[in-house]
Amino acid sequence: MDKKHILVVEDDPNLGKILNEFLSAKGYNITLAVDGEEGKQKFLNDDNWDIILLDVMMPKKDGFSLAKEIRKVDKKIPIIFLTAKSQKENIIKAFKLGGDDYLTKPFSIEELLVRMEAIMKRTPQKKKNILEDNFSLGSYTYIHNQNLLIDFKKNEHRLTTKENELLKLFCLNFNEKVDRNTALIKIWGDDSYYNARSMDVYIAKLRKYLKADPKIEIKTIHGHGFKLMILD
Amino acid sequence: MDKKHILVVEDDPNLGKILNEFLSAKGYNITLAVDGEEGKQKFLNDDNWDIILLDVMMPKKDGFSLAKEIRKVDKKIPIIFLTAKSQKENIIKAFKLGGDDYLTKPFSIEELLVRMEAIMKRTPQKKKNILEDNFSLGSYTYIHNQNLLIDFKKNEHRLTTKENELLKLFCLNFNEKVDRNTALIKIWGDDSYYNARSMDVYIAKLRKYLKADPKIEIKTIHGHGFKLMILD
DNA sequence: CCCATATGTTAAAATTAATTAAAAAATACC
DNA sequence: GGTATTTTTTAATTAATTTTAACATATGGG
Repeated sequence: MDKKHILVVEDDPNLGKILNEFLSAKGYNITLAVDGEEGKQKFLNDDNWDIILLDVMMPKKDGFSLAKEIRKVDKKIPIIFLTAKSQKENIIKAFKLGGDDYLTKPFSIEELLVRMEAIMKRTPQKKKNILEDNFSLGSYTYIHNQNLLIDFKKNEHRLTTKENELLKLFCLNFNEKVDRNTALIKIWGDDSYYNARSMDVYIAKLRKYLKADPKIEIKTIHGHGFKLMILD
Repeated sequence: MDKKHILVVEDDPNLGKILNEFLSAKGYNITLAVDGEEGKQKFLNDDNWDIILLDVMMPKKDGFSLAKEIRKVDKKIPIIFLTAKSQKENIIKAFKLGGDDYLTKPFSIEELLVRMEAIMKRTPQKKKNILEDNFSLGSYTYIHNQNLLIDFKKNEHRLTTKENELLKLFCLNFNEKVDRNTALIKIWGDDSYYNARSMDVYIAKLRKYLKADPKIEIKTIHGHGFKLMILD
Protein backbone atom coordinates (compact mmCIF):
# COMPACT_ATOMS: atom_id res chain seq x y z
CA MET A 1 0.00 0.00 0.00
CA ASP A 2 1.39 3.37 -0.72
CA LYS A 3 -1.04 5.63 1.06
CA LYS A 4 0.54 8.39 3.07
CA HIS A 5 0.03 8.16 6.81
CA ILE A 6 -1.09 11.26 8.63
CA LEU A 7 -1.23 11.63 12.38
CA VAL A 8 -3.80 14.24 13.37
CA VAL A 9 -3.68 15.43 16.97
CA GLU A 10 -6.70 17.63 17.54
CA ASP A 11 -9.04 17.89 20.50
CA ASP A 12 -11.95 19.49 18.70
CA PRO A 13 -14.02 16.50 17.59
CA ASN A 14 -15.73 18.45 14.84
CA LEU A 15 -12.52 19.54 13.21
CA GLY A 16 -11.11 16.08 13.77
CA LYS A 17 -13.99 14.53 11.93
CA ILE A 18 -13.82 16.96 9.06
CA LEU A 19 -10.11 16.43 8.63
CA ASN A 20 -10.52 12.70 8.81
CA GLU A 21 -13.25 12.60 6.19
CA PHE A 22 -11.68 15.06 3.81
CA LEU A 23 -8.18 13.67 3.91
CA SER A 24 -9.37 10.06 3.76
CA ALA A 25 -11.34 10.96 0.67
CA LYS A 26 -8.14 12.37 -0.81
CA GLY A 27 -6.46 9.02 -0.38
CA TYR A 28 -4.62 9.50 2.87
CA ASN A 29 -4.55 7.16 5.80
CA ILE A 30 -5.58 9.11 8.91
CA THR A 31 -4.95 8.37 12.56
CA LEU A 32 -6.68 10.66 15.01
CA ALA A 33 -5.59 11.49 18.54
CA VAL A 34 -7.59 13.77 20.81
CA ASP A 35 -4.96 15.12 23.14
CA GLY A 36 -1.22 15.55 23.44
CA GLU A 37 -0.65 12.40 25.47
CA GLU A 38 -2.57 10.22 23.08
CA GLY A 39 -0.81 11.94 20.21
CA LYS A 40 2.52 10.98 21.68
CA GLN A 41 1.43 7.39 22.26
CA LYS A 42 0.27 7.00 18.71
CA PHE A 43 3.29 8.74 17.31
CA LEU A 44 5.65 6.38 19.13
CA ASN A 45 3.52 3.40 18.34
CA ASP A 46 4.30 3.51 14.68
CA ASP A 47 7.31 4.71 12.77
CA ASN A 48 5.73 5.07 9.46
CA TRP A 49 4.26 8.57 9.55
CA ASP A 50 4.48 10.89 6.59
CA ILE A 51 3.25 14.06 8.26
CA ILE A 52 1.81 15.21 11.58
CA LEU A 53 -0.88 17.84 12.12
CA LEU A 54 -0.82 19.31 15.62
CA ASP A 55 -3.34 21.46 17.33
CA VAL A 56 -1.55 23.85 19.66
CA MET A 57 -3.99 24.20 22.52
CA MET A 58 -4.94 20.77 23.73
CA PRO A 59 -5.60 18.99 27.01
CA LYS A 60 -2.82 17.15 28.83
CA LYS A 61 0.00 18.19 26.53
CA ASP A 62 0.00 21.20 24.21
CA GLY A 63 1.10 20.99 20.62
CA PHE A 64 4.36 22.84 21.09
CA SER A 65 5.47 20.51 23.87
CA LEU A 66 4.50 17.51 21.83
CA ALA A 67 6.39 18.85 18.82
CA LYS A 68 9.45 19.31 20.97
CA GLU A 69 9.26 15.71 22.11
CA ILE A 70 8.69 14.45 18.61
CA ARG A 71 11.70 16.36 17.36
CA LYS A 72 13.85 14.64 19.98
CA VAL A 73 13.30 11.34 18.23
CA ASP A 74 12.60 12.45 14.68
CA LYS A 75 14.29 15.47 13.23
CA LYS A 76 12.65 15.23 9.86
CA ILE A 77 9.01 14.28 10.04
CA PRO A 78 6.97 17.20 8.73
CA ILE A 79 4.85 18.96 11.34
CA ILE A 80 2.07 21.46 10.67
CA PHE A 81 0.54 23.42 13.51
CA LEU A 82 -3.15 24.21 13.51
CA THR A 83 -4.16 26.85 15.94
CA ALA A 84 -6.70 29.43 16.96
CA LYS A 85 -4.25 32.08 18.02
CA SER A 86 -1.86 33.55 15.56
CA GLN A 87 0.38 35.91 17.48
CA LYS A 88 3.64 36.56 15.79
CA GLU A 89 5.65 35.09 18.66
CA ASN A 90 3.74 31.86 18.35
CA ILE A 91 4.41 31.57 14.67
CA ILE A 92 8.09 32.16 15.16
CA LYS A 93 8.14 29.68 18.01
CA ALA A 94 6.37 27.08 15.91
CA PHE A 95 9.02 27.27 13.22
CA LYS A 96 11.90 27.46 15.69
CA LEU A 97 10.65 24.21 17.18
CA GLY A 98 11.14 22.66 13.78
CA GLY A 99 7.62 23.08 12.48
CA ASP A 100 6.99 23.24 8.75
CA ASP A 101 3.88 25.35 8.64
CA TYR A 102 1.40 27.14 10.84
CA LEU A 103 -2.26 27.58 9.99
CA THR A 104 -4.68 29.73 11.89
CA LYS A 105 -8.21 28.48 12.46
CA PRO A 106 -10.51 28.68 10.76
CA PHE A 107 -8.52 27.67 7.73
CA SER A 108 -9.54 26.38 4.33
CA ILE A 109 -9.14 22.64 4.31
CA GLU A 110 -8.06 22.79 0.71
CA GLU A 111 -5.36 25.20 1.68
CA LEU A 112 -4.24 22.76 4.34
CA LEU A 113 -4.09 20.05 1.71
CA VAL A 114 -1.97 21.99 -0.78
CA ARG A 115 0.34 23.12 2.00
CA MET A 116 0.76 19.54 3.19
CA GLU A 117 1.53 18.41 -0.30
CA ALA A 118 4.01 21.21 -0.84
CA ILE A 119 5.92 20.08 2.22
CA MET A 120 5.77 16.40 1.41
CA LYS A 121 7.02 16.97 -2.11
CA ARG A 122 10.24 18.20 -0.49
CA THR A 123 10.44 15.28 1.92
CA PRO A 124 12.40 12.25 0.76
CA GLN A 125 10.35 9.10 0.41
CA LYS A 126 10.87 6.65 3.21
CA LYS A 127 9.65 3.72 1.16
CA LYS A 128 11.52 0.86 -0.40
CA ASN A 129 11.22 2.93 -3.49
CA ILE A 130 14.54 1.76 -4.66
CA LEU A 131 14.63 -1.22 -6.90
CA GLU A 132 17.94 -3.01 -7.01
CA ASP A 133 19.73 -2.38 -10.26
CA ASN A 134 19.39 -6.00 -11.24
CA PHE A 135 15.98 -7.14 -10.25
CA SER A 136 15.48 -10.85 -10.56
CA LEU A 137 12.08 -11.60 -11.98
CA GLY A 138 11.54 -15.31 -12.33
CA SER A 139 14.01 -16.44 -14.93
CA TYR A 140 14.40 -12.88 -16.21
CA THR A 141 16.73 -10.15 -15.09
CA TYR A 142 15.32 -6.68 -15.19
CA ILE A 143 17.68 -3.71 -15.24
CA HIS A 144 15.26 -0.86 -14.88
CA ASN A 145 17.61 2.04 -15.35
CA GLN A 146 18.80 0.61 -18.63
CA ASN A 147 15.33 -0.30 -19.84
CA LEU A 148 16.53 -3.86 -20.23
CA LEU A 149 14.69 -7.08 -19.70
CA ILE A 150 16.90 -10.12 -20.19
CA ASP A 151 15.63 -13.66 -20.36
CA PHE A 152 17.45 -16.82 -19.29
CA LYS A 153 18.90 -17.24 -22.76
CA LYS A 154 20.43 -13.76 -22.52
CA ASN A 155 18.03 -12.40 -25.10
CA GLU A 156 17.58 -8.73 -24.41
CA HIS A 157 14.37 -6.76 -24.74
CA ARG A 158 15.04 -3.06 -24.90
CA LEU A 159 11.97 -1.53 -23.31
CA THR A 160 10.52 1.77 -24.40
CA THR A 161 9.98 4.51 -21.85
CA LYS A 162 6.37 3.63 -21.17
CA GLU A 163 7.00 -0.12 -21.07
CA ASN A 164 9.79 0.49 -18.62
CA GLU A 165 7.81 2.78 -16.36
CA LEU A 166 5.00 0.31 -16.17
CA LEU A 167 7.20 -2.70 -15.47
CA LYS A 168 9.12 -0.71 -12.89
CA LEU A 169 5.91 0.20 -11.12
CA PHE A 170 4.86 -3.44 -11.06
CA CYS A 171 8.22 -4.55 -9.71
CA LEU A 172 8.14 -1.91 -6.99
CA ASN A 173 4.82 -3.38 -6.01
CA PHE A 174 5.72 -6.97 -6.63
CA ASN A 175 3.05 -9.30 -5.31
CA GLU A 176 0.85 -6.33 -4.51
CA LYS A 177 -2.06 -4.91 -6.36
CA VAL A 178 -1.41 -1.85 -8.49
CA ASP A 179 -4.60 0.10 -9.10
CA ARG A 180 -5.33 1.16 -12.65
CA ASN A 181 -5.75 4.74 -11.51
CA THR A 182 -2.53 4.74 -9.59
CA ALA A 183 -0.62 3.54 -12.61
CA LEU A 184 -2.38 5.91 -14.97
CA ILE A 185 -1.76 8.94 -12.85
CA LYS A 186 1.82 8.03 -12.08
CA ILE A 187 2.78 7.22 -15.65
CA TRP A 188 0.32 9.00 -17.92
CA GLY A 189 -0.46 11.94 -15.70
CA ASP A 190 -4.18 11.44 -15.81
CA ASP A 191 -6.66 8.61 -15.93
CA SER A 192 -8.70 9.46 -19.01
CA TYR A 193 -10.41 6.79 -21.04
CA TYR A 194 -7.84 6.77 -23.84
CA ASN A 195 -4.90 6.63 -21.51
CA ALA A 196 -6.53 3.63 -19.91
CA ARG A 197 -6.82 1.93 -23.30
CA SER A 198 -3.22 2.83 -23.99
CA MET A 199 -2.19 1.21 -20.76
CA ASP A 200 -4.04 -1.96 -21.71
CA VAL A 201 -1.96 -2.06 -24.86
CA TYR A 202 1.19 -1.85 -22.77
CA ILE A 203 -0.02 -4.56 -20.43
CA ALA A 204 -0.33 -6.80 -23.46
CA LYS A 205 3.20 -5.90 -24.56
CA LEU A 206 4.66 -6.70 -21.16
CA ARG A 207 2.81 -10.00 -21.02
CA LYS A 208 4.27 -10.87 -24.40
CA TYR A 209 7.79 -10.07 -23.25
CA LEU A 210 7.31 -12.11 -20.11
CA LYS A 211 5.63 -15.13 -21.59
CA ALA A 212 8.81 -17.15 -21.87
CA ASP A 213 8.54 -17.86 -18.17
CA PRO A 214 5.11 -19.36 -17.50
CA LYS A 215 5.50 -18.77 -13.80
CA ILE A 216 5.44 -15.02 -14.18
CA GLU A 217 2.01 -13.52 -14.37
CA ILE A 218 0.53 -10.06 -14.60
CA LYS A 219 -2.76 -10.93 -13.03
CA THR A 220 -5.84 -8.86 -13.74
CA ILE A 221 -7.93 -7.81 -10.79
CA HIS A 222 -11.09 -6.97 -12.62
CA GLY A 223 -12.33 -3.48 -11.88
CA HIS A 224 -9.25 -2.63 -9.85
CA GLY A 225 -5.92 -3.19 -11.49
CA PHE A 226 -3.11 -5.66 -11.85
CA LYS A 227 -0.71 -7.65 -9.77
CA LEU A 228 2.67 -8.90 -10.89
CA MET A 229 3.38 -12.23 -9.28
CA ILE A 230 5.21 -15.49 -9.59
CA LEU A 231 3.32 -18.74 -9.47
CA ASP A 232 4.72 -21.76 -7.70
CA MET B 1 28.89 26.84 0.02
CA ASP B 2 28.67 30.10 1.92
CA LYS B 3 25.90 32.62 1.39
CA LYS B 4 22.51 31.61 0.09
CA HIS B 5 21.33 33.49 -2.96
CA ILE B 6 17.86 34.98 -2.90
CA LEU B 7 16.12 36.49 -5.89
CA VAL B 8 13.51 39.01 -4.77
CA VAL B 9 11.07 40.17 -7.42
CA GLU B 10 9.04 43.00 -5.92
CA ASP B 11 7.85 46.24 -7.44
CA ASP B 12 7.26 48.11 -4.20
CA PRO B 13 10.61 49.85 -3.60
CA ASN B 14 9.94 50.23 0.11
CA LEU B 15 9.32 46.56 0.67
CA GLY B 16 12.20 45.75 -1.63
CA LYS B 17 14.53 47.87 0.43
CA ILE B 18 13.35 46.41 3.73
CA LEU B 19 13.73 42.86 2.47
CA ASN B 20 17.13 43.63 1.07
CA GLU B 21 18.41 45.17 4.29
CA PHE B 22 16.90 42.63 6.62
CA LEU B 23 17.89 39.54 4.69
CA SER B 24 21.35 40.88 3.91
CA ALA B 25 21.85 41.49 7.61
CA LYS B 26 20.87 37.87 8.19
CA GLY B 27 23.66 36.74 5.94
CA TYR B 28 21.89 36.24 2.65
CA ASN B 29 22.95 37.44 -0.74
CA ILE B 30 20.06 39.39 -2.27
CA THR B 31 19.32 40.25 -5.87
CA LEU B 32 16.41 42.58 -6.43
CA ALA B 33 14.25 42.84 -9.53
CA VAL B 34 11.43 45.34 -9.81
CA ASP B 35 9.11 43.68 -12.29
CA GLY B 36 8.34 40.31 -13.79
CA GLU B 37 10.43 40.82 -16.90
CA GLU B 38 13.49 41.86 -14.99
CA GLY B 39 12.86 38.99 -12.60
CA LYS B 40 12.94 36.55 -15.46
CA GLN B 41 16.11 38.07 -16.88
CA LYS B 42 17.90 37.82 -13.60
CA PHE B 43 16.62 34.36 -12.91
CA LEU B 44 17.91 33.05 -16.23
CA ASN B 45 21.12 34.98 -15.90
CA ASP B 46 22.36 32.89 -13.04
CA ASP B 47 21.70 29.32 -12.13
CA ASN B 48 22.75 29.47 -8.59
CA TRP B 49 19.62 30.59 -6.74
CA ASP B 50 18.57 29.09 -3.45
CA ILE B 51 15.11 30.60 -3.19
CA ILE B 52 12.89 33.08 -5.00
CA LEU B 53 10.46 35.57 -3.47
CA LEU B 54 7.79 36.71 -5.89
CA ASP B 55 5.33 39.51 -5.58
CA VAL B 56 2.12 38.50 -7.33
CA MET B 57 0.90 41.82 -8.70
CA MET B 58 3.69 43.42 -10.65
CA PRO B 59 4.15 45.41 -13.82
CA LYS B 60 4.96 43.68 -17.11
CA LYS B 61 4.65 40.12 -15.86
CA ASP B 62 2.76 39.01 -12.77
CA GLY B 63 4.22 36.68 -10.21
CA PHE B 64 2.09 33.69 -11.16
CA SER B 65 3.12 33.89 -14.81
CA LEU B 66 6.73 34.24 -13.83
CA ALA B 67 6.48 31.26 -11.50
CA LYS B 68 5.03 29.20 -14.31
CA GLU B 69 7.93 30.12 -16.56
CA ILE B 70 10.45 29.44 -13.84
CA ARG B 71 8.93 26.03 -13.21
CA LYS B 72 9.43 25.21 -16.87
CA VAL B 73 13.16 25.26 -16.39
CA ASP B 74 13.51 24.50 -12.71
CA LYS B 75 11.15 22.15 -11.00
CA LYS B 76 12.76 22.42 -7.63
CA ILE B 77 13.81 25.93 -6.76
CA PRO B 78 11.74 27.10 -3.77
CA ILE B 79 9.29 29.89 -4.54
CA ILE B 80 7.46 32.01 -1.99
CA PHE B 81 4.68 34.33 -3.09
CA LEU B 82 4.23 37.67 -1.39
CA THR B 83 0.93 39.31 -2.07
CA ALA B 84 -1.64 41.84 -0.99
CA LYS B 85 -4.69 39.76 -1.84
CA SER B 86 -5.30 36.49 -0.12
CA GLN B 87 -8.34 34.96 -1.71
CA LYS B 88 -8.54 31.26 -1.26
CA GLU B 89 -8.38 30.59 -5.01
CA ASN B 90 -5.15 32.50 -5.22
CA ILE B 91 -3.57 30.52 -2.43
CA ILE B 92 -4.58 27.26 -4.04
CA LYS B 93 -3.33 28.47 -7.41
CA ALA B 94 -0.02 29.52 -5.91
CA PHE B 95 0.61 26.05 -4.59
CA LYS B 96 -0.69 24.32 -7.68
CA LEU B 97 1.84 26.28 -9.70
CA GLY B 98 4.51 24.69 -7.59
CA GLY B 99 4.87 27.42 -5.00
CA ASP B 100 6.16 26.58 -1.55
CA ASP B 101 4.49 29.26 0.51
CA TYR B 102 2.18 32.23 0.25
CA LEU B 103 2.39 35.25 2.53
CA THR B 104 -0.15 38.02 2.65
CA LYS B 105 1.06 41.58 3.03
CA PRO B 106 1.66 43.05 5.41
CA PHE B 107 3.60 40.13 6.86
CA SER B 108 6.11 39.91 9.62
CA ILE B 109 9.54 39.84 8.10
CA GLU B 110 10.69 37.50 10.80
CA GLU B 111 7.91 35.16 9.86
CA LEU B 112 9.09 35.32 6.28
CA LEU B 113 12.56 34.42 7.44
CA VAL B 114 11.54 31.38 9.46
CA ARG B 115 9.29 30.20 6.66
CA MET B 116 12.12 30.54 4.16
CA GLU B 117 14.41 28.61 6.40
CA ALA B 118 11.84 25.90 6.97
CA ILE B 119 11.60 25.37 3.23
CA MET B 120 15.32 25.50 2.59
CA LYS B 121 16.01 22.97 5.30
CA ARG B 122 14.01 20.51 3.19
CA THR B 123 15.73 21.47 -0.05
CA PRO B 124 18.75 19.41 -1.01
CA GLN B 125 21.92 21.42 -1.29
CA LYS B 126 22.41 22.40 -4.86
CA LYS B 127 25.13 20.36 -6.34
CA LYS B 128 28.54 21.78 -6.90
CA ASN B 129 27.12 23.97 -9.60
CA ILE B 130 30.54 24.62 -10.87
CA LEU B 131 31.74 21.46 -12.42
CA GLU B 132 35.24 20.63 -11.48
CA ASP B 133 37.51 21.85 -14.21
CA ASN B 134 38.29 18.30 -15.15
CA PHE B 135 35.10 16.37 -15.08
CA SER B 136 35.62 12.68 -15.49
CA LEU B 137 33.02 11.21 -17.77
CA GLY B 138 33.59 7.51 -18.23
CA SER B 139 36.87 7.24 -20.06
CA TYR B 140 36.63 10.86 -21.20
CA THR B 141 37.77 14.01 -19.52
CA TYR B 142 35.57 17.00 -20.00
CA ILE B 143 36.98 20.48 -19.42
CA HIS B 144 33.88 22.56 -19.72
CA ASN B 145 35.45 25.99 -19.48
CA GLN B 146 37.77 25.16 -22.36
CA ASN B 147 35.08 23.48 -24.47
CA LEU B 148 37.24 20.39 -24.51
CA LEU B 149 36.26 16.76 -24.49
CA ILE B 150 39.24 14.43 -24.38
CA ASP B 151 39.04 10.70 -24.89
CA PHE B 152 41.26 8.04 -23.36
CA LYS B 153 43.65 8.24 -26.29
CA LYS B 154 44.11 11.95 -25.64
CA ASN B 155 42.20 12.83 -28.77
CA GLU B 156 40.63 16.20 -28.26
CA HIS B 157 37.21 17.30 -29.44
CA ARG B 158 36.88 21.04 -29.49
CA LEU B 159 33.22 21.66 -28.70
CA THR B 160 31.23 24.52 -30.15
CA THR B 161 29.31 26.83 -27.85
CA LYS B 162 26.02 24.99 -28.15
CA GLU B 163 27.61 21.57 -27.89
CA ASN B 164 29.38 22.70 -24.77
CA GLU B 165 26.33 24.22 -23.14
CA LEU B 166 24.35 21.09 -23.74
CA LEU B 167 27.01 18.73 -22.45
CA LYS B 168 27.56 20.96 -19.45
CA LEU B 169 23.87 20.88 -18.65
CA PHE B 170 23.88 17.10 -18.87
CA CYS B 171 26.93 16.83 -16.65
CA LEU B 172 25.41 19.15 -14.06
CA ASN B 173 22.46 16.81 -14.03
CA PHE B 174 24.42 13.62 -14.35
CA ASN B 175 22.22 10.59 -13.82
CA GLU B 176 19.14 12.78 -13.68
CA LYS B 177 16.57 13.53 -16.28
CA VAL B 178 16.90 16.81 -18.14
CA ASP B 179 13.59 17.87 -19.63
CA ARG B 180 13.60 18.96 -23.25
CA ASN B 181 11.94 22.23 -22.28
CA THR B 182 14.43 22.90 -19.57
CA ALA B 183 17.32 22.47 -21.94
CA LEU B 184 15.67 24.46 -24.71
CA ILE B 185 14.85 27.40 -22.52
CA LYS B 186 18.17 27.41 -20.74
CA ILE B 187 20.25 27.12 -23.88
CA TRP B 188 18.13 28.38 -26.77
CA GLY B 189 15.99 30.85 -24.85
CA ASP B 190 12.70 29.37 -25.94
CA ASP B 191 11.21 26.04 -26.74
CA SER B 192 9.93 26.54 -30.26
CA TYR B 193 9.59 23.70 -32.69
CA TYR B 194 12.70 24.58 -34.68
CA ASN B 195 14.85 25.01 -31.63
CA ALA B 196 13.75 21.56 -30.58
CA ARG B 197 14.86 20.16 -33.96
CA SER B 198 18.13 22.00 -33.56
CA MET B 199 18.65 20.45 -30.18
CA ASP B 200 18.05 17.00 -31.63
CA VAL B 201 20.86 17.67 -34.03
CA TYR B 202 23.15 18.54 -31.15
CA ILE B 203 22.12 15.45 -29.23
CA ALA B 204 23.26 13.43 -32.21
CA LYS B 205 26.57 15.29 -32.28
CA LEU B 206 27.22 14.65 -28.62
CA ARG B 207 26.36 11.00 -28.99
CA LYS B 208 28.83 10.75 -31.83
CA TYR B 209 31.57 12.34 -29.74
CA LEU B 210 30.82 10.02 -26.86
CA LYS B 211 30.44 6.80 -28.73
CA ALA B 212 34.01 5.64 -28.15
CA ASP B 213 32.98 4.64 -24.66
CA PRO B 214 30.02 2.30 -24.92
CA LYS B 215 29.27 2.71 -21.25
CA ILE B 216 28.33 6.34 -21.65
CA GLU B 217 24.80 6.88 -22.75
CA ILE B 218 22.55 9.84 -23.41
CA LYS B 219 19.33 8.05 -22.78
CA THR B 220 16.10 9.25 -24.33
CA ILE B 221 13.08 9.49 -22.10
CA HIS B 222 10.40 9.67 -24.73
CA GLY B 223 8.09 12.61 -24.30
CA HIS B 224 10.24 14.08 -21.55
CA GLY B 225 13.90 14.53 -22.26
CA PHE B 226 17.27 12.93 -21.80
CA LYS B 227 19.50 11.49 -19.13
CA LEU B 228 23.25 11.25 -19.27
CA MET B 229 24.39 8.13 -17.50
CA ILE B 230 27.09 5.52 -17.26
CA LEU B 231 26.21 1.87 -17.52
CA ASP B 232 27.90 -0.71 -15.38
C1' DC C 1 -28.67 -16.24 -18.84
C1' DC C 2 -28.30 -11.46 -20.66
C1' DC C 3 -26.47 -7.28 -20.77
C1' DA C 4 -23.50 -3.56 -19.83
C1' DT C 5 -18.99 -2.77 -18.97
C1' DA C 6 -14.17 -3.87 -18.57
C1' DT C 7 -10.22 -5.89 -20.54
C1' DG C 8 -7.40 -8.32 -24.47
C1' DT C 9 -5.38 -8.14 -28.91
C1' DT C 10 -3.88 -6.48 -33.18
C1' DA C 11 -3.18 -3.14 -36.61
C1' DA C 12 -3.20 1.54 -38.35
C1' DA C 13 -2.54 6.35 -37.46
C1' DA C 14 -0.34 10.00 -35.21
C1' DT C 15 3.31 11.84 -32.84
C1' DT C 16 7.94 12.30 -31.53
C1' DA C 17 12.86 11.51 -32.14
C1' DA C 18 17.19 10.37 -34.96
C1' DT C 19 19.97 11.19 -38.76
C1' DT C 20 21.97 13.37 -42.62
C1' DA C 21 22.60 17.00 -45.72
C1' DA C 22 22.13 21.60 -47.24
C1' DA C 23 21.18 26.50 -46.32
C1' DA C 24 21.83 30.39 -43.50
C1' DA C 25 24.11 32.96 -40.09
C1' DA C 26 27.94 34.14 -37.45
C1' DT C 27 32.76 34.57 -36.95
C1' DA C 28 37.53 34.85 -38.23
C1' DC C 29 40.99 36.11 -41.45
C1' DC C 30 43.41 38.65 -44.76
C1' DG D 1 35.16 45.11 -46.49
C1' DG D 2 35.01 40.94 -48.62
C1' DT D 3 35.92 36.07 -48.38
C1' DA D 4 36.77 31.68 -46.13
C1' DT D 5 35.67 29.00 -42.30
C1' DT D 6 32.99 27.53 -38.61
C1' DT D 7 28.74 27.16 -36.31
C1' DT D 8 23.94 26.93 -36.13
C1' DT D 9 19.47 26.30 -38.14
C1' DT D 10 16.33 24.44 -41.40
C1' DA D 11 14.75 20.78 -44.13
C1' DA D 12 13.85 16.25 -45.58
C1' DT D 13 13.91 11.43 -44.69
C1' DT D 14 13.73 7.53 -41.80
C1' DA D 15 12.89 5.23 -37.53
C1' DA D 16 10.90 4.57 -33.07
C1' DT D 17 7.31 5.19 -29.80
C1' DT D 18 2.82 6.06 -28.36
C1' DT D 19 -2.09 6.59 -29.13
C1' DT D 20 -6.29 5.54 -31.33
C1' DA D 21 -9.43 2.45 -33.33
C1' DA D 22 -11.80 -1.67 -34.17
C1' DC D 23 -13.15 -5.83 -32.87
C1' DA D 24 -12.87 -9.99 -29.71
C1' DT D 25 -13.44 -11.90 -25.29
C1' DA D 26 -14.29 -12.08 -20.46
C1' DT D 27 -16.62 -10.69 -16.06
C1' DG D 28 -20.08 -9.80 -12.75
C1' DG D 29 -24.57 -7.84 -11.47
C1' DG D 30 -29.35 -8.29 -12.05
